[in-house]
Amino acid sequence: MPFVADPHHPQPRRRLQHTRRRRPRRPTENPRTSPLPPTPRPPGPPSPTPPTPSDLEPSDLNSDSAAAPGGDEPARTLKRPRLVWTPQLHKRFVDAVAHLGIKNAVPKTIMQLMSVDGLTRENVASHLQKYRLYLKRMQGLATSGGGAGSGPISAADAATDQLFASAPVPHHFLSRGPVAGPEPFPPYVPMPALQHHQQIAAAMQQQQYYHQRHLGHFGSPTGGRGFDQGFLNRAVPQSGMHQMLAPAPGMGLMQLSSPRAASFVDDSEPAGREGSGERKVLTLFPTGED
DNA sequence: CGATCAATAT
DNA sequence: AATATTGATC
Repeated sequence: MPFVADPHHPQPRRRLQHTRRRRPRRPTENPRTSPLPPTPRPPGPPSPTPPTPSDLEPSDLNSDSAAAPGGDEPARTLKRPRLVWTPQLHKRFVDAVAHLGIKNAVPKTIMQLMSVDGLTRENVASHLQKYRLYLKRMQGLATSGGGAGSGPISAADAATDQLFASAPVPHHFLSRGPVAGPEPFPPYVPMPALQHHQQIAAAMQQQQYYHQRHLGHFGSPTGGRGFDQGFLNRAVPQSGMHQMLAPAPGMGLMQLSSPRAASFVDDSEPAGREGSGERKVLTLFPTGED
């Protein structure tokens, strides 16, 4: 069966070994005092069955997919587009990290809690790395006392700050010392109606991010590395990408109903009202509409 | 062995 | 600049 399933081998990549000198990881330090709980899942029925809601089978063929490499299974071979971290996605990420606690927040766990279809551990790991740098930067600035010249913030940082700013960073994250206890589950209350101000502000920020034009998507991570699926690489209608005030059709995030996944966050979606009923899980699949 | 981390590549 | 990928370690 021509079913190729290799998430890590999208294509033959050549390893360009340059003068790679990796520094030994701090041998004298053992930051990992807590190995990782066996199954740090939140209280809830473990459903190994992935979200696979109803039709998680996009099976969508893009015309350009014909250019698949290798020549075998063009439409299914994995060539996932780069993941674009939208504010929503990032929010879920931050929430997951916050609920797990910095100490237990590792890629695999975060990914599981996020329950975003198509998200891989690698995606999370990469983002986590960057997020940590961001937190570190903030710590540095905060502890510096805010004196002038203590924090050289480059323009580049400003850009990243915006993305990260779209999601509130838990206060304790910035504090040093023993923080982030293994909280079972934060007393989060679903607030249907809160300050609209926040939502509006968030929406505005989002619009900025949607200027990127790629969205995309992948398959189901279930089972560790499953994958399969097709994705749709759709560009946002750029005809006059000036006003794109409408959330619409180009939205790459869709919510689907899932067993339990997002019970901890308020997925306020400022603009993404599909108007379809209940949905709880974020997915990177295309809405299939445009 | 698999997950994680930090460095590196694209 | 933002993600992906790699390589080494835990």
